[in-house]
Amino acid sequence: MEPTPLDRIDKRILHALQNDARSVTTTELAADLEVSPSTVSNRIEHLERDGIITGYRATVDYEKAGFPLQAVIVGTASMSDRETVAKQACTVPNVVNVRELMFGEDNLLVKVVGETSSDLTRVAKALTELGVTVRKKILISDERFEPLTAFEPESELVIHDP
Amino acid sequence: MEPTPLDRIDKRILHALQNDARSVTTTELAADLEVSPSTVSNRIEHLERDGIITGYRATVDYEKAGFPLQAVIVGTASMSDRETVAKQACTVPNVVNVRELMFGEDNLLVKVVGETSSDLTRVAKALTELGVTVRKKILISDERFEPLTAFEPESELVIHDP
DNA sequence: TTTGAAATATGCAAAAT
DNA sequence: ATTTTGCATATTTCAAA
Repeated sequence: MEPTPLDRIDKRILHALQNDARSVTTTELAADLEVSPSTVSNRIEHLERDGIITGYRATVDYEKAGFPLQAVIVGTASMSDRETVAKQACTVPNVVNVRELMFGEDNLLVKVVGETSSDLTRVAKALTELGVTVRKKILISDERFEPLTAFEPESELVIHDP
Repeated sequence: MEPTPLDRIDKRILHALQNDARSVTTTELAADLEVSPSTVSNRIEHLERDGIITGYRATVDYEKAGFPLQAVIVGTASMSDRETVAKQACTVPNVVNVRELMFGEDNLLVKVVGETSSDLTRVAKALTELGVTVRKKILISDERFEPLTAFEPESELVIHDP
Protein backbone atom coordinates (compact mmCIF):
# COMPACT_ATOMS: atom_id res chain seq x y z
CA MET A 1 0.00 0.00 0.00
CA GLU A 2 1.56 3.21 -1.15
CA PRO A 3 -1.27 5.69 -1.45
CA THR A 4 0.98 8.54 -2.45
CA PRO A 5 4.64 8.34 -3.29
CA LEU A 6 6.71 10.53 -1.02
CA ASP A 7 7.50 13.96 -2.31
CA ARG A 8 10.42 16.17 -1.42
CA ILE A 9 8.74 17.63 1.66
CA ASP A 10 7.82 14.19 3.02
CA LYS A 11 11.35 12.95 2.56
CA ARG A 12 12.85 15.94 4.27
CA ILE A 13 10.45 15.53 7.16
CA LEU A 14 11.33 11.85 7.45
CA HIS A 15 15.01 12.64 7.34
CA ALA A 16 14.66 15.28 10.02
CA LEU A 17 12.56 13.09 12.30
CA GLN A 18 14.92 10.16 11.94
CA ASN A 19 17.73 12.34 13.18
CA ASP A 20 15.84 14.09 15.93
CA ALA A 21 12.26 13.26 16.72
CA ARG A 22 11.92 15.18 19.94
CA SER A 23 13.83 18.43 20.15
CA VAL A 24 12.97 19.50 16.64
CA THR A 25 9.70 21.42 16.69
CA THR A 26 7.12 21.65 13.97
CA THR A 27 7.85 25.34 13.82
CA GLU A 28 11.55 24.84 13.14
CA LEU A 29 10.87 22.26 10.48
CA ALA A 30 8.41 24.61 8.87
CA ALA A 31 11.01 27.36 8.77
CA ASP A 32 13.57 25.02 7.21
CA LEU A 33 11.17 23.81 4.56
CA GLU A 34 9.69 27.26 4.02
CA VAL A 35 6.10 26.16 4.61
CA SER A 36 3.68 26.83 7.44
CA PRO A 37 3.82 24.93 10.71
CA SER A 38 0.42 23.40 10.08
CA THR A 39 1.56 22.06 6.73
CA VAL A 40 4.28 20.22 8.55
CA SER A 41 1.91 18.75 11.11
CA ASN A 42 -0.52 17.77 8.36
CA ARG A 43 2.22 15.94 6.52
CA ILE A 44 3.37 14.21 9.69
CA GLU A 45 -0.20 13.11 10.43
CA HIS A 46 -0.41 11.63 6.95
CA LEU A 47 2.87 9.80 7.30
CA GLU A 48 1.63 8.37 10.59
CA ARG A 49 -1.79 7.42 9.23
CA ASP A 50 -0.25 5.77 6.18
CA GLY A 51 1.94 3.72 8.48
CA ILE A 52 5.18 5.11 7.10
CA ILE A 53 6.13 6.52 10.48
CA THR A 54 5.45 3.71 12.93
CA GLY A 55 6.62 5.41 16.10
CA TYR A 56 9.12 7.58 17.88
CA ARG A 57 11.69 6.03 20.13
CA ALA A 58 14.41 7.19 22.45
CA THR A 59 17.68 5.52 21.51
CA VAL A 60 19.42 4.16 24.57
CA ASP A 61 23.06 3.37 25.16
CA TYR A 62 22.48 0.09 26.95
CA GLU A 63 26.03 -0.14 28.14
CA LYS A 64 25.76 3.16 29.98
CA ALA A 65 22.31 2.21 31.19
CA GLY A 66 23.77 -0.75 33.04
CA PHE A 67 23.59 -3.53 30.46
CA PRO A 68 27.21 -4.05 29.37
CA LEU A 69 26.41 -7.15 27.35
CA GLN A 70 24.63 -6.91 24.03
CA ALA A 71 24.09 -9.92 21.86
CA VAL A 72 22.19 -11.23 18.90
CA ILE A 73 20.84 -14.72 19.25
CA VAL A 74 20.34 -16.45 15.93
CA GLY A 75 17.78 -19.20 15.97
CA THR A 76 15.15 -21.15 14.14
CA ALA A 77 11.48 -21.71 14.78
CA SER A 78 9.24 -23.91 12.69
CA MET A 79 7.81 -21.93 9.81
CA SER A 80 4.25 -22.51 10.99
CA ASP A 81 4.53 -20.67 14.29
CA ARG A 82 7.49 -18.46 13.66
CA GLU A 83 5.46 -15.30 13.97
CA THR A 84 3.80 -16.38 17.19
CA VAL A 85 7.14 -17.35 18.62
CA ALA A 86 8.60 -14.02 17.57
CA LYS A 87 5.91 -12.19 19.48
CA GLN A 88 6.36 -14.35 22.55
CA ALA A 89 10.12 -13.88 22.38
CA CYS A 90 9.54 -10.15 22.71
CA THR A 91 8.03 -10.60 26.13
CA VAL A 92 11.06 -12.40 27.52
CA PRO A 93 12.86 -10.05 29.92
CA ASN A 94 16.07 -8.54 28.49
CA VAL A 95 14.95 -9.11 24.90
CA VAL A 96 15.11 -5.82 23.06
CA ASN A 97 13.75 -6.76 19.67
CA VAL A 98 13.12 -9.62 17.30
CA ARG A 99 13.42 -9.83 13.56
CA GLU A 100 12.43 -12.53 11.14
CA LEU A 101 14.88 -13.67 8.50
CA MET A 102 13.36 -14.35 5.14
CA PHE A 103 15.78 -16.88 3.71
CA GLY A 104 18.52 -19.15 4.91
CA GLU A 105 18.75 -21.88 7.49
CA ASP A 106 17.82 -19.69 10.43
CA ASN A 107 14.78 -17.47 10.65
CA LEU A 108 14.94 -15.46 13.85
CA LEU A 109 17.24 -12.72 15.09
CA VAL A 110 16.78 -11.83 18.75
CA LYS A 111 18.58 -8.87 20.24
CA VAL A 112 19.30 -9.20 23.95
CA VAL A 113 20.93 -7.00 26.56
CA GLY A 114 22.19 -8.10 29.94
CA GLU A 115 24.15 -7.26 33.01
CA THR A 116 25.91 -10.59 33.17
CA SER A 117 26.32 -13.54 30.86
CA SER A 118 23.81 -15.46 32.92
CA ASP A 119 21.19 -13.04 31.61
CA LEU A 120 22.03 -14.16 28.11
CA THR A 121 21.92 -17.85 28.91
CA ARG A 122 18.62 -17.39 30.71
CA VAL A 123 17.16 -15.76 27.58
CA ALA A 124 18.57 -18.54 25.43
CA LYS A 125 16.92 -21.08 27.68
CA ALA A 126 13.62 -19.22 27.55
CA LEU A 127 13.78 -19.15 23.77
CA THR A 128 14.43 -22.87 23.68
CA GLU A 129 11.33 -23.41 25.77
CA LEU A 130 9.36 -21.40 23.23
CA GLY A 131 10.46 -23.87 20.59
CA VAL A 132 13.39 -21.97 19.14
CA THR A 133 16.49 -23.87 18.17
CA VAL A 134 19.26 -21.56 19.27
CA ARG A 135 22.03 -21.63 16.69
CA LYS A 136 24.49 -18.90 17.63
CA LYS A 137 25.02 -16.18 20.17
CA ILE A 138 26.93 -13.24 18.79
CA LEU A 139 28.19 -10.42 20.96
CA ILE A 140 27.73 -7.07 19.27
CA SER A 141 28.85 -3.54 19.95
CA ASP A 142 26.45 -1.14 21.52
CA GLU A 143 27.74 1.60 19.31
CA ARG A 144 26.02 1.99 16.09
CA PHE A 145 26.15 4.62 13.45
CA GLU A 146 22.87 5.62 11.96
CA PRO A 147 23.49 7.59 8.83
CA LEU A 148 19.93 7.30 7.60
CA THR A 149 20.92 8.10 4.05
CA ALA A 150 17.69 6.77 2.64
CA PHE A 151 15.77 9.99 3.01
CA GLU A 152 18.53 12.47 2.57
CA PRO A 153 17.19 14.97 0.08
CA GLU A 154 20.46 14.84 -1.82
CA SER A 155 20.53 11.07 -2.08
CA GLU A 156 17.33 10.98 -4.06
CA LEU A 157 19.04 10.49 -7.36
CA VAL A 158 21.33 7.79 -6.14
CA ILE A 159 18.54 5.86 -4.52
CA HIS A 160 16.51 5.72 -7.70
CA ASP A 161 19.50 4.84 -9.83
CA PRO A 162 19.26 1.41 -11.50
CA MET B 1 31.00 5.65 33.01
CA GLU B 2 27.97 5.34 35.21
CA PRO B 3 27.88 8.43 37.39
CA THR B 4 24.64 7.42 39.05
CA PRO B 5 22.86 4.11 38.77
CA LEU B 6 19.37 4.52 37.41
CA ASP B 7 16.61 4.78 39.95
CA ARG B 8 12.96 3.92 39.53
CA ILE B 9 12.06 7.31 38.06
CA ASP B 10 14.84 7.16 35.47
CA LYS B 11 13.80 3.70 34.41
CA ARG B 12 10.19 4.66 34.02
CA ILE B 13 11.18 7.70 31.99
CA LEU B 14 13.37 5.56 29.76
CA HIS B 15 10.61 3.04 29.33
CA ALA B 16 8.10 5.72 28.42
CA LEU B 17 10.41 7.46 25.96
CA GLN B 18 11.35 4.21 24.28
CA ASN B 19 7.69 3.59 23.56
CA ASP B 20 6.77 7.11 22.56
CA ALA B 21 9.33 9.84 22.39
CA ARG B 22 7.22 12.48 20.71
CA SER B 23 3.57 12.56 21.67
CA VAL B 24 4.17 12.01 25.36
CA THR B 25 4.62 15.32 27.10
CA THR B 26 6.74 16.10 30.12
CA THR B 27 3.54 17.10 31.88
CA GLU B 28 1.88 13.73 31.31
CA LEU B 29 4.95 11.88 32.44
CA ALA B 30 5.09 14.03 35.54
CA ALA B 31 1.49 13.18 36.36
CA ASP B 32 2.15 9.46 35.92
CA LEU B 33 5.23 9.55 38.11
CA GLU B 34 3.68 11.94 40.61
CA VAL B 35 6.49 14.46 40.44
CA SER B 36 6.64 17.94 38.97
CA PRO B 37 7.12 18.56 35.24
CA SER B 38 10.49 20.17 35.84
CA THR B 39 11.72 17.13 37.70
CA VAL B 40 10.97 15.10 34.61
CA SER B 41 12.81 17.48 32.32
CA ASN B 42 15.73 17.63 34.72
CA ARG B 43 15.97 13.85 34.70
CA ILE B 44 15.75 13.72 30.93
CA GLU B 45 18.51 16.32 30.63
CA HIS B 46 20.69 14.20 32.91
CA LEU B 47 20.02 11.06 30.94
CA GLU B 48 20.97 12.91 27.78
CA ARG B 49 24.09 14.49 29.27
CA ASP B 50 25.23 11.16 30.70
CA GLY B 51 24.88 9.64 27.24
CA ILE B 52 22.25 7.13 28.31
CA ILE B 53 19.75 8.60 25.92
CA THR B 54 21.65 9.02 22.67
CA GLY B 55 18.84 10.39 20.54
CA TYR B 56 15.26 10.29 19.46
CA ARG B 57 14.33 8.72 16.17
CA ALA B 58 11.24 8.27 14.10
CA THR B 59 10.78 4.60 13.29
CA VAL B 60 10.05 4.15 9.62
CA ASP B 61 8.33 1.31 7.80
CA TYR B 62 10.76 1.17 4.92
CA GLU B 63 8.52 -1.07 2.88
CA LYS B 64 5.70 1.46 2.93
CA ALA B 65 8.19 4.25 2.36
CA GLY B 66 9.17 2.71 -0.97
CA PHE B 67 11.99 0.38 -0.01
CA PRO B 68 10.52 -3.13 -0.23
CA LEU B 69 13.86 -4.84 0.23
CA GLN B 70 15.57 -4.95 3.61
CA ALA B 71 18.72 -6.90 4.16
CA VAL B 72 21.60 -7.42 6.50
CA ILE B 73 24.98 -7.77 4.90
CA VAL B 74 27.42 -9.72 7.01
CA GLY B 75 31.06 -8.95 6.31
CA THR B 76 34.57 -8.68 7.60
CA ALA B 77 37.04 -5.84 7.70
CA SER B 78 40.57 -6.08 8.99
CA MET B 79 40.63 -5.46 12.72
CA SER B 80 42.90 -2.44 12.33
CA ASP B 81 40.50 -0.29 10.34
CA ARG B 82 37.21 -1.88 11.17
CA GLU B 83 35.93 1.21 12.92
CA THR B 84 36.94 3.52 10.08
CA VAL B 85 35.34 1.21 7.58
CA ALA B 86 32.17 1.07 9.69
CA LYS B 87 31.90 4.83 9.61
CA GLN B 88 32.51 5.00 5.89
CA ALA B 89 29.95 2.26 5.31
CA CYS B 90 27.38 4.51 6.95
CA THR B 91 27.76 7.07 4.22
CA VAL B 92 26.98 4.62 1.44
CA PRO B 93 23.52 5.41 0.06
CA ASN B 94 20.81 2.96 1.18
CA VAL B 95 22.79 1.89 4.23
CA VAL B 96 20.64 2.34 7.31
CA ASN B 97 23.03 1.35 10.06
CA VAL B 98 26.18 -0.55 10.87
CA ARG B 99 27.12 -2.64 13.85
CA GLU B 100 30.36 -4.22 14.88
CA LEU B 101 30.43 -7.84 15.96
CA MET B 102 32.73 -8.56 18.86
CA PHE B 103 33.56 -12.20 18.26
CA GLY B 104 33.39 -14.72 15.50
CA GLU B 105 34.65 -14.88 11.94
CA ASP B 106 32.79 -11.82 10.75
CA ASN B 107 32.85 -8.42 12.37
CA LEU B 108 30.41 -6.14 10.57
CA LEU B 109 26.64 -6.11 10.25
CA VAL B 110 25.32 -3.63 7.70
CA LYS B 111 21.61 -3.00 7.38
CA VAL B 112 20.51 -1.94 3.92
CA VAL B 113 17.22 -0.97 2.34
CA GLY B 114 16.47 -0.82 -1.36
CA GLU B 115 13.90 -0.49 -4.07
CA THR B 116 15.34 -3.25 -6.19
CA SER B 117 17.93 -5.95 -5.72
CA SER B 118 20.37 -3.90 -7.74
CA ASP B 119 20.42 -1.45 -4.85
CA LEU B 120 21.63 -4.24 -2.61
CA THR B 121 24.32 -5.42 -5.01
CA ARG B 122 25.48 -1.84 -5.47
CA VAL B 123 25.90 -1.49 -1.71
CA ALA B 124 27.71 -4.82 -1.54
CA LYS B 125 30.07 -3.61 -4.25
CA ALA B 126 30.65 -0.33 -2.45
CA LEU B 127 31.44 -2.21 0.76
CA THR B 128 33.92 -4.39 -1.10
CA GLU B 129 35.65 -1.27 -2.35
CA LEU B 130 35.94 -0.08 1.24
CA GLY B 131 37.82 -3.26 2.05
CA VAL B 132 34.99 -5.32 3.43
CA THR B 133 34.83 -9.00 2.59
CA VAL B 134 31.13 -9.58 2.05
CA ARG B 135 30.18 -12.93 3.51
CA LYS B 136 26.40 -13.16 3.38
CA LYS B 137 23.37 -11.16 2.39
CA ILE B 138 20.35 -11.96 4.47
CA LEU B 139 16.90 -10.67 3.64
CA ILE B 140 15.05 -9.66 6.77
CA SER B 141 11.52 -8.65 7.60
CA ASP B 142 10.70 -5.02 8.01
CA GLU B 143 8.44 -5.84 10.88
CA ARG B 144 10.00 -5.90 14.21
CA PHE B 145 8.57 -6.07 17.65
CA GLU B 146 10.15 -3.80 20.17
CA PRO B 147 9.07 -4.90 23.59
CA LEU B 148 11.76 -2.95 25.40
CA THR B 149 11.37 -5.01 28.50
CA ALA B 150 14.68 -3.82 29.84
CA PHE B 151 13.26 -0.75 31.55
CA GLU B 152 9.84 -1.99 32.44
CA PRO B 153 9.36 -1.07 36.05
CA GLU B 154 7.99 -4.52 36.82
CA SER B 155 10.88 -6.34 35.21
CA GLU B 156 13.38 -4.89 37.61
CA LEU B 157 13.53 -7.98 39.76
CA VAL B 158 13.90 -10.34 36.88
CA ILE B 159 16.62 -8.27 35.30
CA HIS B 160 18.75 -8.30 38.39
CA ASP B 161 18.14 -11.97 39.04
CA PRO B 162 21.24 -14.19 38.74
C1' DT C 1 13.09 19.21 43.74
C1' DT C 2 9.31 22.42 43.49
C1' DT C 3 6.79 26.66 42.29
C1' DG C 4 5.05 30.27 39.31
C1' DA C 5 5.49 33.50 35.46
C1' DA C 6 7.03 34.39 30.69
C1' DA C 7 7.90 32.68 26.20
C1' DT C 8 6.99 29.43 22.94
C1' DA C 9 4.65 25.71 20.57
C1' DT C 10 0.60 23.22 19.28
C1' DG C 11 -4.21 22.40 17.62
C1' DC C 12 -8.30 23.83 15.66
C1' DA C 13 -11.41 26.34 12.89
C1' DA C 14 -12.27 29.25 9.00
C1' DA C 15 -10.56 31.16 4.75
C1' DA C 16 -7.75 31.14 0.63
C1' DT C 17 -5.10 29.09 -3.12
C1' DA D 1 -7.60 18.70 -1.68
C1' DT D 2 -4.02 21.00 0.44
C1' DT D 3 -2.13 25.03 2.47
C1' DT D 4 -2.39 29.19 5.17
C1' DT D 5 -3.90 32.37 8.83
C1' DG D 6 -5.10 33.68 13.48
C1' DC D 7 -6.51 32.66 18.04
C1' DA D 8 -7.17 29.89 22.19
C1' DT D 9 -4.97 26.33 24.74
C1' DA D 10 -1.26 23.74 26.45
C1' DT D 11 3.56 23.04 27.25
C1' DT D 12 8.30 24.01 28.08
C1' DT D 13 11.78 27.05 30.14
C1' DC D 14 13.90 29.69 33.45
C1' DA D 15 14.08 32.19 37.43
C1' DA D 16 14.14 31.90 42.51
C1' DA D 17 13.29 29.49 46.72
